[in-house]
Amino acid sequence: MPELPEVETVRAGLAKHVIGRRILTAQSFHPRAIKHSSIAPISTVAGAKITAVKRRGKFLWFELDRDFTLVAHLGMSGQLLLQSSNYPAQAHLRAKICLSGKWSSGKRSEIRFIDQRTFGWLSVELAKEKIPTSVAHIALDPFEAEFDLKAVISKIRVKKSAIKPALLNQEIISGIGNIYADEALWRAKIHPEIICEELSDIEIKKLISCATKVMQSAIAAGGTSFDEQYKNVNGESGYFSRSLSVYGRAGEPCSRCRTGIRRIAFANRSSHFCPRCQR
DNA sequence: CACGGTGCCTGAGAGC
DNA sequence: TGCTCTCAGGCACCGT
Repeated sequence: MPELPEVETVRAGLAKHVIGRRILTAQSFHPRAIKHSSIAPISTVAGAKITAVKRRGKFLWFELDRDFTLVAHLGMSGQLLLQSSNYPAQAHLRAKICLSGKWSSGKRSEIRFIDQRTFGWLSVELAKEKIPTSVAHIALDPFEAEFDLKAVISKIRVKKSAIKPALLNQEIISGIGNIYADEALWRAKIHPEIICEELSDIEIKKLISCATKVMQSAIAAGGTSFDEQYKNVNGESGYFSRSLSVYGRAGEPCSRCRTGIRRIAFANRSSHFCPRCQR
């Protein structure tokens, strides 16, 4: 499930290969692959040169030598693979973008958007101050230079909701999904259902610091993958899942206190936590 | 306004 | 064996 570290791994992999290349053709194969709010069909990007690959939270976009950008969101199961144009089409191939230049094999390369559950999308968008329309309402992620820790703390501390939904709220801090939320809460020793208002500034600061660190480690490991649902641009899985402390470990002993990890369902999600460490 | 709940979607795996 | 059911969770949207 792509969260910030997985999207960053994909972004970095793409950047290495596609910057400076021109898009020859672009086409979609599924009605949901292109977002409804896209200002133009995907084929519009043909002819544009890719000048940068950017990311904020879980949103990724290609800056082009045009007045529009190409935005991508991987949703639950989206993948962006860099492949040779003669490689057979895989199941769930939703769109492809053929690039200029050739590989050493003499074949063209293309970016393939593959998405089993079709919650991901591509979109052609205008950008205001370099931020695409669909990303405008998304908060900065903790890896951005302008990330304002104090502002995030003051937003969270007045909320009347549980802390976990606040951590998942992409308009407060972006990039954190269910896996890294559970991991950050465990590291900070905070119960997922505690109300934001009841936390001190110090505790919230600690929590954000833990979230940042766990995502930093996951980026270094190439992301988390449990199954076929997350791959980097070369089709490889990350290996951070073995470093997870609570997510997917219900019943296993907490690595700090040996108490069994509990799994509860709330806010339409599963939460994993240590009932002893996280009061 | 803030928040909680629901819909979208597919395939793996469980249970019968 | 093969059917049906549940679960996974990204974001947008709706109702309270």
